[in-house]
Amino acid sequence: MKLADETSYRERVYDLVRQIPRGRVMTYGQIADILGEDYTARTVGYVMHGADVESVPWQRVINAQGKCSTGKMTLPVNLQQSILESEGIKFNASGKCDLNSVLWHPEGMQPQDEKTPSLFDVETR
DNA sequence: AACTTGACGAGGG
DNA sequence: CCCCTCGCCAAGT
Repeated sequence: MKLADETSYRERVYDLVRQIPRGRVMTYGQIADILGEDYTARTVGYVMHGADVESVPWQRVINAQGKCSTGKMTLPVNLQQSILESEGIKFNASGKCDLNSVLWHPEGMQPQDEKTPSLFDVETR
């Protein structure tokens, strides 16, 4: 007898997403890179659309451009950004957030920017 | 079993 | 900065 594998292809993505703290986000490509092997940004996105909104903080996963990709498909256009803003993340007029400060990395993968180069490219477009 | 779709990403124009 | 093309791979038809 086999119930759903908690370690199925999809579950590995959900499990990682569940670890993202409030006020932080991860990108699809980053998740794919961490899980490695057969994961790509595209498949992670595909898996995410089937996520259980009750148990997975789906809103904390955005695209590499710092914007919310959820638009008019399964969810209201501005819902994701609204939730993230209520968690303390700031978005500029073009709908982008500062990935340099809100992007979260799993333990042991903190990139060290000793120079902290790029600050904002917050151009109000 | 083949073809199409999709919460993406990087590169080029 | 906007638009297009290609690569990527699981799932649905």
